[in-house]
Amino acid sequence: MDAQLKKGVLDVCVLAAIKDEDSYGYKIIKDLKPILELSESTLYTILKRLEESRMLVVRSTEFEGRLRKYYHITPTGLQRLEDFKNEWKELMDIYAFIDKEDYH
Amino acid sequence: MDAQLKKGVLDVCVLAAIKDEDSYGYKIIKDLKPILELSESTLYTILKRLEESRMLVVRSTEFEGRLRKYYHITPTGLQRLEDFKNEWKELMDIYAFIDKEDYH
DNA sequence: CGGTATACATCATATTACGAGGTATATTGT
DNA sequence: ACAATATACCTCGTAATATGATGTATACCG
Repeated sequence: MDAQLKKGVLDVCVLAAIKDEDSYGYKIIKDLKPILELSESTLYTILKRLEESRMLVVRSTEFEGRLRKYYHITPTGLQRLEDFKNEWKELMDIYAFIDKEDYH
Repeated sequence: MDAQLKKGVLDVCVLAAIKDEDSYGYKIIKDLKPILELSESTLYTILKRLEESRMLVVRSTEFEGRLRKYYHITPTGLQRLEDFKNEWKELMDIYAFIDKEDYH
């Protein structure tokens, strides 16, 4: 998939991945794999950004000797998901423009 | 509209804007305005990039004393539009993931 | 004659995705 | 016992990109 197109949905995908249930980095990547490939370096960058913008909060735990950081979505993050759905409508209009056939 | 989301469609929008009929910078901006706002600096950057990647070719003309550069889409550019339609299908799957409601 | 529209262009900056590399433990295969 | 793989985190440098600010020049309208 085109890199640029991907960028617009990456943040939101990560939020969607933790929306129903808290999750952690490694799991998020695996959960998203079927629909969207993203590297670890990309994910951790995104997670940090989402934390800074208060879309999620972090809770560090220890699980079987390894560190595990659980991410939990905030109301701000949920709002971001809602906003995205509206942006999606605009995007549909743009697509209609791109896709429109000329009947000449 | 979210900047990131926009990025993925900018190039394709410009290609779509010249698909049926050759056009020039100033006109492209006005034509796209109803569906997508973009500044001149952004457009000229995009046009240059699209030219470098052979998606379009340029023909400079003089129109009423002013320089006017007409952009014409190439087969490569048309192919890019086709590829985008396939990418759009992937994007629809991603949206389905983001939008999915949890019935608990 | 001043403002607005037309029409091009460049530069600096901020944001971003990602590969490459690093650390450390647990599990599985041979 | 040892190697490989999976799990799980992190940082740094780089390349690509959108955009505001700025500049140049002509045409038209009041």
